[in-house]
Amino acid sequence: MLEKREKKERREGLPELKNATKGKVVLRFAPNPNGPLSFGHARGIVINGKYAEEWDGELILRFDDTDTVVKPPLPVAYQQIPEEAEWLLGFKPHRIVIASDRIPQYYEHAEMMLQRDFGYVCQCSGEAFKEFRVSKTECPCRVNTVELNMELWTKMLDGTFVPGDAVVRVKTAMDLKNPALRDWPALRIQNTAEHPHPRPEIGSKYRVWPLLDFQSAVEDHLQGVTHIIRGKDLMDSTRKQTLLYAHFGWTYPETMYWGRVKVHEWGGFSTSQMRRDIEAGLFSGWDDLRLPTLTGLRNRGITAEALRNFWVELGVTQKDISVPLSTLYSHNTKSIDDDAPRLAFVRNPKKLVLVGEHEDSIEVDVHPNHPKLGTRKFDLTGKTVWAEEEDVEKAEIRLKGFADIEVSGKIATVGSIGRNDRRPIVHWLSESNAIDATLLLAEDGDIVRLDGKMEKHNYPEGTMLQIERIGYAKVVDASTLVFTHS
RNA sequence: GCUCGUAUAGUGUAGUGGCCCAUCAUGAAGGACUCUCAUUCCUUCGACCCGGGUUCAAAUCCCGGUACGAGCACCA
Repeated sequence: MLEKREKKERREGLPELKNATKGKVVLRFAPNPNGPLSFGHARGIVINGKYAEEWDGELILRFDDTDTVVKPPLPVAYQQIPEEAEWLLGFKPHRIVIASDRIPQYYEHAEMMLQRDFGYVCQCSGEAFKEFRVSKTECPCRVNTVELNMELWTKMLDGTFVPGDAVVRVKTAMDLKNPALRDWPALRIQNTAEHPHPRPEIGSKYRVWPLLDFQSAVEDHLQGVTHIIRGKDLMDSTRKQTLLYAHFGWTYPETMYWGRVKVHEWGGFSTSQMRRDIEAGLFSGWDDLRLPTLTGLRNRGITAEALRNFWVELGVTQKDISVPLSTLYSHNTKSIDDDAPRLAFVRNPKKLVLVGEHEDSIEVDVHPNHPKLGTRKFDLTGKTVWAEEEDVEKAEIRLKGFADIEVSGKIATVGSIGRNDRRPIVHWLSESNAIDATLLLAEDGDIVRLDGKMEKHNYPEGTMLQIERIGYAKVVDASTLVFTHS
């Protein structure tokens, strides 16, 4: 019986997963560990992870590290990626699979493919094959007997062939509409003597390596993956893999795609490029405040929760989008404000000497919305305070939580303790509560050090603060803050 | 060039033939609260790419156009 929806309601969260059964959903996130995770990777983790949670299923973290030449893996990434994924998800991925550990399984399937004659060893050059592909003509190697293919396969494995000599292809119809799919390559030879795999246990152990389309297809089947959600740049990959699945008699998982995301303020950052720049000394490391890596963002004080909400809100549409950073910041503000103690940080501090009657100390709330968090005490017996140069120039100002003053040179004459006009309210510090401090800002590709006076505090490293009238910041140490955003 | 895909307010997003003179968020502007240019709350602004067609009825289906993107690597 068809049930008519009662009322159109705005859908919350992610779109429904097709053909999903509670408890039986298996998803995966499969990065190349050629560097730590970046902002873009977060989408893959968050979306797949959310679905896994929602359907009581599993999330596999898979290292697709089958290339040792073009985008070779980075050893530290094997440690760092699982940690970053856990930070972002709030749970550990249920399974971790490393493709380079699974080469024997891929060989086994390659041999099945050759034995069952839906694959062949092709000895044509890349150029030559391109001709065949565009002209829809069959490559001469395509008619190899199984015996010959097995013999050639052995030569690939034992080193008789060198890179470029031979590749294993999957047989498809050569008149497929989409040229990209015609007899696509599944495994190739890499010079692992010159370019060993960075994992010592793998090193130069294998010469023949699967390409992504083959490795990923076989592994998804072996792991029982039910749903694949990935970028739409991999759409043709799905089509290639579906052809392979048909040969094997397997059923391809449900797939969903997302489009490209650009962050307006960041240009194009690629992992490979960042790696080069870091190695060239342009950045201090993967956690550099200027970098759109997960560690970089985390360092700046962007929370996992903000990142999750951000990606869920963007959803799984195939549109190519450009998002301003302010969207992420808005999520971050929601994530941290309620727990962020208020603190004063005075930029370009000017010393003022108080003249006139006033209390010896005053107290202000740690958080205006949460009086229970207590107060901050400003000692005024020293009669000296710090305020920002820009504010002091206005002459008639109000020191927040204290009193109106009138500034003349270094003298601040204390006026009304109560508020009785609309003069600007500024943040300030009493000299005895202030320490020399530095605020680090990532700005236009530079890291700017802003020296000033900061309110003394005992907050541990990593605490998110709100520096009054400036924005949010993260505690690095007793005298250093990193500016997060305003 | 061939193939595939996408097109809803400034930016994202909901919407799968009638509930849509279109949702929510963000943004901008204004206001309330507040001894922060914060938080919270309120108000306002603002969109269905274009042209045909199908239908009693189209943002939703079909065709064409346009724009943008992706794949066509012995990268992932």
